Amino acid sequence: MNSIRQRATHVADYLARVQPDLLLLQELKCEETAFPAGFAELGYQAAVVGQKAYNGVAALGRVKFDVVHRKLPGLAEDDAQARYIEVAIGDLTVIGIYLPNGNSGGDAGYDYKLAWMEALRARVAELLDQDRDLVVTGDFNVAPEDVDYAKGALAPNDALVRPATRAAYRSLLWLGLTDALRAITPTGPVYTFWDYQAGARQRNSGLRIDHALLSPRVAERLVSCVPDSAERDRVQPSDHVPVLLEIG
DNA sequence: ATGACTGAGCATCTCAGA
Repeated sequence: MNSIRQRATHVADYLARVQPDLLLLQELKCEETAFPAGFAELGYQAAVVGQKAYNGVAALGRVKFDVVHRKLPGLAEDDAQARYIEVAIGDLTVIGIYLPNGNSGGDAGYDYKLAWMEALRARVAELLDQDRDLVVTGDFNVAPEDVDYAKGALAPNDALVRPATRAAYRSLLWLGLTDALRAITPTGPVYTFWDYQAGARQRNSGLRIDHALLSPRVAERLVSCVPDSAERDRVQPSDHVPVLLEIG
Protein backbone atom coordinates (compact mmCIF):
# COMPACT_ATOMS: atom_id res chain seq x y z
CA MET A 1 0.00 0.00 0.00
CA ASN A 2 1.12 3.57 -0.46
CA SER A 3 1.25 6.45 2.03
CA ILE A 4 1.08 4.94 5.51
CA ARG A 5 0.02 8.19 7.17
CA GLN A 6 -3.06 8.36 4.93
CA ARG A 7 -3.98 4.76 5.61
CA ALA A 8 -2.91 3.84 9.13
CA THR A 9 -6.49 2.80 9.94
CA HIS A 10 -6.57 0.57 6.84
CA VAL A 11 -3.50 -1.22 8.18
CA ALA A 12 -4.86 -1.40 11.73
CA ASP A 13 -8.13 -2.87 10.45
CA TYR A 14 -6.21 -5.40 8.37
CA LEU A 15 -4.04 -6.46 11.31
CA ALA A 16 -7.09 -6.88 13.54
CA ARG A 17 -9.03 -8.83 10.90
CA VAL A 18 -6.33 -11.06 9.39
CA GLN A 19 -3.77 -11.14 12.23
CA PRO A 20 -0.79 -11.98 10.03
CA ASP A 21 2.35 -13.10 11.84
CA LEU A 22 4.30 -10.59 9.76
CA LEU A 23 3.23 -7.70 7.50
CA LEU A 24 5.67 -6.10 5.07
CA LEU A 25 4.81 -2.57 3.96
CA GLN A 26 6.12 -0.54 1.02
CA GLU A 27 5.89 3.03 -0.27
CA LEU A 28 5.43 4.52 3.18
CA LYS A 29 6.24 8.05 1.95
CA CYS A 30 7.40 9.21 5.35
CA GLU A 31 10.38 9.34 7.64
CA GLU A 32 10.74 6.91 10.50
CA THR A 33 9.79 9.52 13.09
CA ALA A 34 6.44 10.06 11.32
CA PHE A 35 5.50 6.37 11.15
CA PRO A 36 2.19 5.76 13.01
CA ALA A 37 2.75 4.47 16.53
CA GLY A 38 -0.60 2.76 17.13
CA PHE A 39 0.26 -0.73 15.88
CA ALA A 40 2.04 -1.62 19.13
CA GLU A 41 -1.24 -1.72 21.03
CA LEU A 42 -2.48 -4.29 18.51
CA GLY A 43 0.49 -6.44 19.52
CA TYR A 44 2.75 -5.63 16.58
CA GLN A 45 6.44 -4.77 16.77
CA ALA A 46 7.49 -2.32 14.03
CA ALA A 47 10.78 -1.88 12.18
CA VAL A 48 10.79 1.07 9.78
CA VAL A 49 13.18 2.17 7.03
CA GLY A 50 11.92 5.56 5.89
CA GLN A 51 12.83 8.74 4.08
CA LYS A 52 11.13 12.02 3.30
CA ALA A 53 8.34 11.99 0.68
CA TYR A 54 9.27 8.86 -1.25
CA ASN A 55 9.81 5.14 -0.88
CA GLY A 56 9.97 3.65 2.62
CA VAL A 57 9.49 0.06 3.82
CA ALA A 58 8.56 -1.52 7.13
CA ALA A 59 7.97 -4.83 8.88
CA LEU A 60 5.21 -5.30 11.46
CA GLY A 61 5.33 -8.54 13.42
CA ARG A 62 3.28 -10.16 16.14
CA VAL A 63 6.01 -12.81 16.20
CA LYS A 64 9.42 -11.72 17.40
CA PHE A 65 11.81 -10.87 14.58
CA ASP A 66 15.28 -9.41 14.26
CA VAL A 67 16.30 -6.82 11.66
CA VAL A 68 19.31 -8.10 9.70
CA HIS A 69 19.71 -5.40 7.03
CA ARG A 70 18.13 -2.00 6.40
CA LYS A 71 19.85 -1.54 3.01
CA LEU A 72 20.28 -3.93 0.13
CA PRO A 73 23.88 -5.18 0.30
CA GLY A 74 25.81 -4.45 -2.87
CA LEU A 75 24.37 -1.00 -3.60
CA ALA A 76 26.49 2.14 -3.47
CA GLU A 77 27.53 3.24 0.03
CA ASP A 78 25.78 6.58 -0.38
CA ASP A 79 22.52 5.10 -1.72
CA ALA A 80 19.84 6.69 0.47
CA GLN A 81 16.69 5.18 -1.05
CA ALA A 82 14.61 3.35 1.57
CA ARG A 83 13.60 0.25 -0.35
CA TYR A 84 14.85 -2.82 1.53
CA ILE A 85 14.36 -4.50 4.87
CA GLU A 86 15.64 -7.95 5.76
CA VAL A 87 14.44 -9.64 8.92
CA ALA A 88 14.91 -13.05 10.53
CA ILE A 89 12.35 -15.12 12.39
CA GLY A 90 14.50 -17.92 13.73
CA ASP A 91 15.73 -19.88 10.71
CA LEU A 92 13.52 -18.00 8.25
CA THR A 93 14.76 -14.89 6.44
CA VAL A 94 12.10 -12.52 5.10
CA ILE A 95 13.08 -9.74 2.69
CA GLY A 96 10.63 -6.90 2.07
CA ILE A 97 11.34 -4.82 -1.04
CA TYR A 98 10.11 -1.75 -2.86
CA LEU A 99 11.87 -2.29 -6.15
CA PRO A 100 12.49 0.87 -8.22
CA ASN A 101 9.77 1.61 -10.76
CA GLY A 102 12.27 2.62 -13.44
CA ASN A 103 10.00 4.88 -15.48
CA SER A 104 11.29 8.17 -14.02
CA GLY A 105 14.73 9.68 -14.30
CA GLY A 106 15.39 8.69 -17.89
CA ASP A 107 18.09 6.14 -18.70
CA ALA A 108 19.71 6.63 -15.30
CA GLY A 109 16.43 5.79 -13.57
CA TYR A 110 16.03 2.60 -15.52
CA ASP A 111 19.69 1.63 -15.09
CA TYR A 112 19.20 2.05 -11.34
CA LYS A 113 16.31 -0.41 -11.47
CA LEU A 114 18.44 -3.01 -13.24
CA ALA A 115 21.37 -2.46 -10.86
CA TRP A 116 19.00 -2.88 -7.93
CA MET A 117 17.66 -6.13 -9.37
CA GLU A 118 21.17 -7.48 -9.87
CA ALA A 119 22.11 -6.60 -6.28
CA LEU A 120 18.96 -8.37 -5.08
CA ARG A 121 19.82 -11.44 -7.14
CA ALA A 122 23.30 -11.50 -5.62
CA ARG A 123 21.96 -11.16 -2.07
CA VAL A 124 19.40 -13.94 -2.59
CA ALA A 125 22.12 -16.18 -4.11
CA GLU A 126 24.25 -15.57 -1.04
CA LEU A 127 21.44 -16.54 1.35
CA LEU A 128 20.62 -19.67 -0.67
CA ASP A 129 24.32 -20.61 -0.63
CA GLN A 130 24.06 -20.42 3.16
CA ASP A 131 21.06 -22.79 2.94
CA ARG A 132 18.76 -20.22 4.54
CA ASP A 133 14.98 -20.57 4.31
CA LEU A 134 13.81 -17.46 2.49
CA VAL A 135 10.78 -15.39 1.49
CA VAL A 136 11.29 -12.38 -0.81
CA THR A 137 8.17 -10.26 -1.00
CA GLY A 138 6.86 -6.78 -1.67
CA ASP A 139 6.36 -4.45 -4.63
CA PHE A 140 8.64 -5.77 -7.38
CA ASN A 141 7.40 -3.35 -10.06
CA VAL A 142 7.69 -6.24 -12.51
CA ALA A 143 4.80 -7.82 -14.43
CA PRO A 144 6.57 -11.09 -15.28
CA GLU A 145 4.41 -12.28 -18.20
CA ASP A 146 1.93 -10.71 -20.59
CA VAL A 147 -0.96 -12.28 -18.64
CA ASP A 148 0.18 -10.21 -15.67
CA TYR A 149 -1.16 -6.92 -16.99
CA ALA A 150 -4.46 -6.00 -18.56
CA LYS A 151 -4.45 -5.04 -22.22
CA GLY A 152 -3.72 -1.33 -22.44
CA ALA A 153 -2.78 -0.96 -18.78
CA LEU A 154 0.89 -0.45 -19.66
CA ALA A 155 2.80 0.70 -22.73
CA PRO A 156 4.79 -2.11 -24.38
CA ASN A 157 8.09 -0.44 -23.42
CA ASP A 158 7.08 0.39 -19.85
CA ALA A 159 9.86 -0.30 -17.33
CA LEU A 160 7.58 -2.83 -15.60
CA VAL A 161 7.49 -5.12 -18.64
CA ARG A 162 10.59 -4.28 -20.68
CA PRO A 163 12.49 -7.40 -21.78
CA ALA A 164 15.56 -6.53 -19.66
CA THR A 165 13.29 -6.13 -16.63
CA ARG A 166 11.72 -9.51 -17.15
CA ALA A 167 15.09 -11.13 -17.81
CA ALA A 168 16.41 -9.77 -14.52
CA TYR A 169 13.33 -11.10 -12.73
CA ARG A 170 13.77 -14.54 -14.31
CA SER A 171 17.42 -14.61 -13.25
CA LEU A 172 16.17 -14.15 -9.69
CA LEU A 173 13.53 -16.88 -10.01
CA TRP A 174 16.01 -19.25 -11.62
CA LEU A 175 18.14 -19.27 -8.50
CA GLY A 176 15.49 -21.77 -7.43
CA LEU A 177 12.66 -19.64 -6.06
CA THR A 178 8.96 -20.42 -6.38
CA ASP A 179 6.46 -17.69 -7.31
CA ALA A 180 3.92 -18.49 -4.59
CA LEU A 181 0.89 -16.93 -6.25
CA ARG A 182 1.53 -18.75 -9.52
CA ALA A 183 2.08 -22.04 -7.66
CA ILE A 184 -1.46 -21.67 -6.29
CA THR A 185 -3.06 -20.11 -9.40
CA PRO A 186 -0.94 -21.21 -12.38
CA THR A 187 -2.84 -19.50 -15.20
CA GLY A 188 -5.00 -16.48 -15.92
CA PRO A 189 -5.02 -12.90 -14.73
CA VAL A 190 -4.56 -12.31 -10.99
CA TYR A 191 -3.92 -8.67 -10.21
CA THR A 192 -2.45 -6.93 -7.16
CA PHE A 193 -2.64 -3.32 -8.39
CA TRP A 194 -5.21 -1.15 -10.12
CA ASP A 195 -4.37 2.42 -11.15
CA TYR A 196 -6.37 5.32 -9.73
CA GLN A 197 -6.91 6.73 -13.22
CA ALA A 198 -9.48 6.14 -15.93
CA GLY A 199 -11.66 3.77 -13.92
CA ALA A 200 -8.99 1.08 -13.89
CA ARG A 201 -10.53 -0.79 -10.95
CA GLN A 202 -14.03 -0.73 -12.44
CA ARG A 203 -12.67 -2.01 -15.75
CA ASN A 204 -10.44 -4.56 -13.98
CA SER A 205 -7.48 -3.02 -15.77
CA GLY A 206 -4.87 -4.25 -13.30
CA LEU A 207 -1.32 -5.46 -12.89
CA ARG A 208 0.35 -8.33 -11.05
CA ILE A 209 3.49 -6.71 -9.69
CA ASP A 210 3.50 -7.63 -5.98
CA HIS A 211 5.04 -11.04 -5.46
CA ALA A 212 6.13 -13.58 -2.87
CA LEU A 213 9.08 -15.76 -3.85
CA LEU A 214 9.95 -18.82 -1.77
CA SER A 215 13.10 -20.87 -1.32
CA PRO A 216 12.63 -24.62 -1.88
CA ARG A 217 11.88 -25.83 1.66
CA VAL A 218 9.50 -22.93 2.23
CA ALA A 219 7.77 -23.71 -1.07
CA GLU A 220 7.15 -27.24 0.17
CA ARG A 221 5.20 -25.69 3.06
CA LEU A 222 3.11 -23.36 0.86
CA VAL A 223 -0.58 -23.45 1.80
CA SER A 224 -2.02 -20.42 0.00
CA CYS A 225 -1.14 -17.12 -1.63
CA VAL A 226 -3.85 -14.71 -2.73
CA PRO A 227 -4.27 -10.95 -3.19
CA ASP A 228 -7.00 -9.40 -1.05
CA SER A 229 -8.67 -7.53 -3.89
CA ALA A 230 -11.59 -6.35 -1.71
CA GLU A 231 -9.17 -3.93 -0.04
CA ARG A 232 -9.10 -2.01 -3.34
CA ASP A 233 -12.79 -1.16 -2.88
CA ARG A 234 -12.45 0.49 0.51
CA VAL A 235 -12.85 4.23 0.97
CA GLN A 236 -9.61 6.00 -0.03
CA PRO A 237 -7.84 2.77 -0.91
CA SER A 238 -4.24 2.26 -1.86
CA ASP A 239 -3.70 1.39 -5.52
CA HIS A 240 -2.05 -1.87 -4.34
CA VAL A 241 -3.80 -4.59 -2.31
CA PRO A 242 -2.26 -6.91 0.29
CA VAL A 243 -0.99 -10.31 -0.83
CA LEU A 244 -1.59 -12.89 1.89
CA LEU A 245 0.90 -15.77 2.04
CA GLU A 246 0.28 -18.77 4.29
CA ILE A 247 3.00 -21.33 4.95
CA GLY A 248 2.42 -24.34 7.19
C1' DA B 1 -7.07 9.17 -30.06
C1' DT B 2 -7.38 11.26 -25.77
C1' DG B 3 -7.42 11.78 -20.96
C1' DA B 4 -7.43 10.31 -16.65
C1' DC B 5 -6.02 10.06 -9.94
C1' DT B 6 -3.32 10.52 -5.54
C1' DG B 7 0.14 12.07 -2.03
C1' DA B 8 4.05 14.90 -0.48
C1' DG B 9 6.43 19.09 -0.22
C1' DC B 10 10.50 25.21 1.41
C1' DA B 11 3.47 23.89 -2.31
C1' DT B 12 -1.64 27.00 -5.66
C1' DC B 13 2.77 23.83 -9.05
C1' DT B 14 6.10 19.83 -9.67
C1' DC B 15 7.45 15.22 -9.11
C1' DA B 16 6.65 10.38 -8.74
C1' DG B 17 3.90 6.68 -9.01
C1' DA B 18 2.83 2.30 -12.51
